Amino acid sequence: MILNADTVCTESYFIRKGLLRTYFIKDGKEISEYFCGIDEWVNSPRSFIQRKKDIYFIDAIEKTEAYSLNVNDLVYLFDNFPIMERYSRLSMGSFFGHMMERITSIRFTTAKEKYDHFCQAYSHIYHRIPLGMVASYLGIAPETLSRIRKQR
Amino acid sequence: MILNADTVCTESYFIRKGLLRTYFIKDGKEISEYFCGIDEWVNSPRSFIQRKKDIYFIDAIEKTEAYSLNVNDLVYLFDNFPIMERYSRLSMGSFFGHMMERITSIRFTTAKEKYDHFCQAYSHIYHRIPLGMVASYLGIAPETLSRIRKQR
DNA sequence: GTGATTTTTTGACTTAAGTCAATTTTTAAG
DNA sequence: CTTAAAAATTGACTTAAGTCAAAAAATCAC
Repeated sequence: MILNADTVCTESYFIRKGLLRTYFIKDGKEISEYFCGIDEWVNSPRSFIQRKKDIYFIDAIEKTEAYSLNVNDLVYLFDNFPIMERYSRLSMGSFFGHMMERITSIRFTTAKEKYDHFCQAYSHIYHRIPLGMVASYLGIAPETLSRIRKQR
Repeated sequence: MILNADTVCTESYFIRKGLLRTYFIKDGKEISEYFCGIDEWVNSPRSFIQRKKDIYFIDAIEKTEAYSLNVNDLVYLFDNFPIMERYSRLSMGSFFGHMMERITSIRFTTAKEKYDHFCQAYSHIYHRIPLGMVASYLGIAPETLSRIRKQR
């Protein structure tokens, strides 16, 4: 486990190797929020940015190696290199776009379309993620996902 | 119409009075993305931040008055007052949280729960929005929403 | 105000996906 | 390797919500 939800997220990780998952607990079940593979950043966004607890856990699904950037060091960069703050702001703009697309993808699609969309969005790693975790990510029952996979 | 999707969003509006809706077109139908009332900011986030076209339209649902902030003027503020860039970055952090919650709310709830959640989140304006627009916002059929409203 | 158009409501029917339970397969532990 | 535990699959059944069509209500244009 990389991050427990009862802790403030003070590190942002850049994955060198392996696979991580962010999730939270709802009605006693783990609900996947997103997955991260090689060359991607992972943290608990609201916790990291606002330095307060949030509901998200981060776990390694595979043996993983990652660089770690402490929030204080990042703030140092922001303080001393204004371009960093601008870069961060622009990156968030594109991240918004992805989230808005995800919202759309969730709202108006069948379970099969959700899974297809997932396989595209996570084309490099989707086959390494256990079925149950994918199902909770998509908000569908694991049985349903199993049936979708069967018919292809 | 405040913003057409074939145009880059160069203004961010702060609503003085009235009601606006952001939406996009999918399969020939208007799908509501969000609603904004008094004392709220509205723009097309990715378009505004990255100065490129996006899919969102913005319309007034009621006769509306709003202040307008041009993106160039905002950049002037960013350039001359570093605190502004930081403020913007932190605000986005909290906005992320709201979007993540909305994703959760969409993934694991019945149509009725979605509507209840909507009425809470938009408690100040929900009663002024036509049924069809609410239905497309929630990703449910207008007939379903009509039936949900009936049984309360 | 009157007629036309759009929106909402209602009913009947269909379907996608959930639930529950049992079985099989996979993974982990000793 | 063997056993135990967890995860995935399969089948039978249920249900929430979608679709289609028609009627009623609300809105708009003249």
